Amino acid sequence: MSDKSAMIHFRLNPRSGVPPYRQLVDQVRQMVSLGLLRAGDQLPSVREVMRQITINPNTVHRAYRDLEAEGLVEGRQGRGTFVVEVRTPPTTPKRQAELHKDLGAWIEKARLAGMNDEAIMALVTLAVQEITVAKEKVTP
Amino acid sequence: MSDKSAMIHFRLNPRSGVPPYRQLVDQVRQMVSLGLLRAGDQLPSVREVMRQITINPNTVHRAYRDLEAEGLVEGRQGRGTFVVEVRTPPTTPKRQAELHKDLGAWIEKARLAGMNDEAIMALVTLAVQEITVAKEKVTP
Amino acid sequence: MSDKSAMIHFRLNPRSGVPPYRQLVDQVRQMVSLGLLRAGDQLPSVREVMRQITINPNTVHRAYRDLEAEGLVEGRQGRGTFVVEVRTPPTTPKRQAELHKDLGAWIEKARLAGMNDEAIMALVTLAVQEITVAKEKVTP
Amino acid sequence: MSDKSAMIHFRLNPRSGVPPYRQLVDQVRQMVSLGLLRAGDQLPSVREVMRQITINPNTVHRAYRDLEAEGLVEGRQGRGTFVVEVRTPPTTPKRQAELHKDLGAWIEKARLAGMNDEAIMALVTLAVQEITVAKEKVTP
DNA sequence: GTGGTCTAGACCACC
DNA sequence: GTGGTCTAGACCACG
Repeated sequence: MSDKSAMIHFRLNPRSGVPPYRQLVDQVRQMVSLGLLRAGDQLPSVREVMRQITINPNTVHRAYRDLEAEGLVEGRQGRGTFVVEVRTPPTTPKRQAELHKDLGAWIEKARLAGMNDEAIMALVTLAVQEITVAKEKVTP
Repeated sequence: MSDKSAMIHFRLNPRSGVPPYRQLVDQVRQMVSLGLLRAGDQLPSVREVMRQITINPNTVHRAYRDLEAEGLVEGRQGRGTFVVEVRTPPTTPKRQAELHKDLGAWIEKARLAGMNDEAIMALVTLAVQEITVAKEKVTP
Repeated sequence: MSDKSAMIHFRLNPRSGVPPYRQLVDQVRQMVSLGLLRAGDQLPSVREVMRQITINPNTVHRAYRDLEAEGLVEGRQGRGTFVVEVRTPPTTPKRQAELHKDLGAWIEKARLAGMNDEAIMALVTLAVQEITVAKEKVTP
Repeated sequence: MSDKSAMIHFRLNPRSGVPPYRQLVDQVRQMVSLGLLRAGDQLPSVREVMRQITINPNTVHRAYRDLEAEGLVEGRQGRGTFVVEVRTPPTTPKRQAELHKDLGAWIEKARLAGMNDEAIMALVTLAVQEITVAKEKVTP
């Protein structure tokens, strides 16, 4: 494993309707949330992201600035952008890996049942919304 | 159960970064995809949507126009907007309900493992991305 | 008094070394801090600021976005940018006016003593730094 | 009192938005303007500044270079950087000390009136701006 | 009309 | 090399 292998690699979905800068922000938040990015880890430089995906440097910068305002990362002049915050890991890596595997199995089952990706996404979204709504009722 | 009970109820998430008109479009697409909206079903009128959520009528119109251009719904002058297309149902309602239930159980398990909603969403997104990426490799 | 008379008018000092977007942010913060801008008050539109001072719309927008991230203002699509937060007024307007007047008198005295504006600013900065430093010792 | 006691001690405010090199320049200018640095006085060496604050030597060099270009200081090879110019002292040290004291009293009064540091700074900035604006009208 | 996003490209500050 | 700021101008979303 080289250093590079641990570095986040961004993906853009141009048809999602989500603005690119927001997709970058969301991806970093998710990685941190899952413990895949930890305090001290470096984000790829703006220029590196430009090489990975076709995107304007300002857009990347905008995303990094938003993350900084949020307190999740810190830009260090001339050195790079680094993860700052370490939220309490939501669960152990092992437990999380199991859950990940279980979810993969569920998805596989859904596909065998004839659901296409769009429908799977819709069902997932529905189920997740239900937990969000339930939560809103508890913590309005 | 009256007809109204089946009528789609829109929700807007102002913090998602997704433009409101797009959120409406996505929600209709998901409902159709899951068979929760079927050919002939009526979408709520613009005024009804305005009662449900704080939104400008033009924005609702825009969403319905996009759905019509997509061929998913059809505006009938003076009567309303109706679902046209019924894409092949991805699976039987019964099978789908089982999958829905299984997914709910998985989410419950994740929460018991100490994952918060944000982390659950991240894990789900990760898993779904994996199937999408896998699909891209098969059907480039 | 017309509506316009109450609207904030920005000034840029190109020789201060402070980036323009930051000068705008600071000016809004000061106005709010002094109670000259209150909850619900509207900031001039980006295009209006462009007319007031020679500045790029993106720069103004950047300033407004920063203020929004800070929770001080709120941008409402298609309507404008409005002050949100009402911090507890630091003192009564009357008391504040007196203090303002006293400070004006002090400045006048300093000028009569032969101090130029640069030196006055330096002395003020020194005195203010002293309170800031004192505060840091109390709340490190 | 040794020579060292009079030596300028730099401070950096990373949240001011002013670039570090500019903060150093401004601080030297202020000290000279107030007569706290006089012709022949030595500025701290680059290494000394690095001990005082976390800063890159290039940044200190840059600041000293700017001050030299301005004619305010002079770099003497192998010996250090020294203040050159003595602008006409704006007032007598005694008078200045009185004004400093008066200003300190004013600040104390403002704090007792319930103004926090932010609001005090805002009021000071406002008052100083007023004299600057007035001056511009006189000397355009 | 309003705010919001993106691209393109220049220039600066810092390490 | 890094991040940070600014200008210029297009285009979108919303009211």
